[in-house]
Amino acid sequence: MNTGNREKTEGNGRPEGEKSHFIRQIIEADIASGKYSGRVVTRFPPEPNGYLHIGHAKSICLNFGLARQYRGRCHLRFDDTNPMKENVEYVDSIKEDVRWLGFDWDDHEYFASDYFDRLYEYALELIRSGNAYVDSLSPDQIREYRGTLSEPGKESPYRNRSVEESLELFEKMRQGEFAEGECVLRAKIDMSSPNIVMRDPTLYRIRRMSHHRTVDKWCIYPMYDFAHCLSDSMEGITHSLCTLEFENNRELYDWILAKLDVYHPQQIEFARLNLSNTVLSKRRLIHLVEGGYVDGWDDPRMPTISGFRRRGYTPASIRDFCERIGVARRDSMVDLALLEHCVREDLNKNAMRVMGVLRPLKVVIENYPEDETETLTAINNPEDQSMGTRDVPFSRVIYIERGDFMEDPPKKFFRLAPGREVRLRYAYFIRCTDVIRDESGGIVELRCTYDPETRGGDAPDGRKVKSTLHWVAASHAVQGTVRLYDHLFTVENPAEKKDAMAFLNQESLEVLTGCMLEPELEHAAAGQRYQFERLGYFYADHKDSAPGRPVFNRIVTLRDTWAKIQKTQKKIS
RNA sequence: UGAGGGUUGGUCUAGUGGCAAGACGACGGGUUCUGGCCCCGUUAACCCAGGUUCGAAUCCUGGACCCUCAGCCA
Repeated sequence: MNTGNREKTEGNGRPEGEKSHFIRQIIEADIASGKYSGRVVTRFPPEPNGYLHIGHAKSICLNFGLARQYRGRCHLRFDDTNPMKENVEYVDSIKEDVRWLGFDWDDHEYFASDYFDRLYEYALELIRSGNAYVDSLSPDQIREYRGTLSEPGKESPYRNRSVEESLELFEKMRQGEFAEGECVLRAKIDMSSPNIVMRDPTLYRIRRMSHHRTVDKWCIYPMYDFAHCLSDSMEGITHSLCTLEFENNRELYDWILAKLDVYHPQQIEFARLNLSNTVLSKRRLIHLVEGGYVDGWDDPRMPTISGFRRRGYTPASIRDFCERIGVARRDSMVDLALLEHCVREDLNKNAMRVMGVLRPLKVVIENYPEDETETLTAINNPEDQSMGTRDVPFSRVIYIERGDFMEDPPKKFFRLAPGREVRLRYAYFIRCTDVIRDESGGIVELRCTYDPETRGGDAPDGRKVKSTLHWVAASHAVQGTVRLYDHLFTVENPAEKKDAMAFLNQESLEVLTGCMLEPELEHAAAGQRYQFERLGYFYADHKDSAPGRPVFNRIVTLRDTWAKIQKTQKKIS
């Protein structure tokens, strides 16, 4: 009997942690009614014209997750109907991102461009049945004829061309006998429809441009509205999930499939993800990269999947996040703190603990023997005893965090101060006896004494200390680079600002060199994640880190109560 | 202004005529060799106005506000 978590249910037949939402309800109703004879087939249909971001992750988790949950399948389909914008390099990055997130499309990998022949046949059929015509109006004229939100449009003078003439013209379009913009194929629907999408929408346009897959076979390309519904239909998709901005297009989706009398999936719209303190529109993301505000698409500050991967986020934490935010139809702004919570929760359970001093302050333990080094035992993960222990060297000169010492400590500062005793984690109690300064008065070194009786971290006399510090023995320290990342923007919703870039966080990246790390980290494998105790979770950067020369990205800080106290103290004073 | 959607604590999401629930956050406390984790507690919401009903977040009517659409983009 499997009593694993995934098998537990809450009485609705749904595994725990997968909450009810309107799309699941629709699917369950469809399964119950036998609407698609119980099949569930979804698809993730990216346009290969850019990198995937966390908003796409929501859609990926939804589509692939639903297929997994209801034992259906999910297709990966590249919506490559516009050769002006699309490129193979994006196809590869998209596949890599979907796989990294933990999803598999088996052999269900499709390209809208693979359907160009059949799509062309469907277009012919629409012309023959009097439901489409070739229009010779210019792009500007088409816009004028379309009308406005409150006024109906006018019919094109070419609208009532004979079927034969349209057929002939469409064939000539395909043959390349027209220049771009000279004519288009339009659906013949209703120029006075209150839904502007239905005012004779363009189905095919001319693009004298080579396509990343069909190369020069075509010079006419189908529009999204035409290609998408028919691709869904041909693949036997049952539930075609898309974002709210396609709501107005659903009427056209249904119209095309009805006129062609083909298998008819249902389009269901949900709200796209908005995440606080960042931007998710393709335009703004491109601006960040091309304007040099970040270091590329996979800059760890970017909300792209590759950015999160580079930062050190785990796929599981992103999947968990996508499940927790839910699926609904209202516009929303999810707090970045939720994503951070998800990755902390994952890493708390799974990441090995180590000690690393980011801003070192030298400490000499005056009563500790000059040339001695001893080995102490540290626990690798208190949340998972099976991860075992490791040896940590200790000697007379160590480094502690500069922020862990204050000469004139405020009320709630529990750490080291002159005359005060603290614990060095897994080592000894030390007491600060002296502060050494340089000419300009800066603190360069601390003198301390240790209590040999406290080896391992406990005092036999039962006395307590208020605080435990992390530390690294100078004699064995490994030097490394650590990059501290913070929110990309200082405001919750930069996209609503007229000048979003003015709200870029100037401190979103701080590079620290000369960090002192425990020897364990000298050969930290690239791609490894650690908790630096008391600081946060860190990732050995898979591009820049090398054996003996580690480079870490801070994934997220630990929750920091002291930082909060400092913040409120600053506000008061 | 035409059409299509939407509105539940600070944030996200449940609730589909019968005690407004959960998560995140914030705040307070306990515990602790991580000011972490964990545990306990507090805070805090049905857009408004009418109506139907024994009873309305839910149904009806009216209103307010927000989002989407006038690409030969997706």
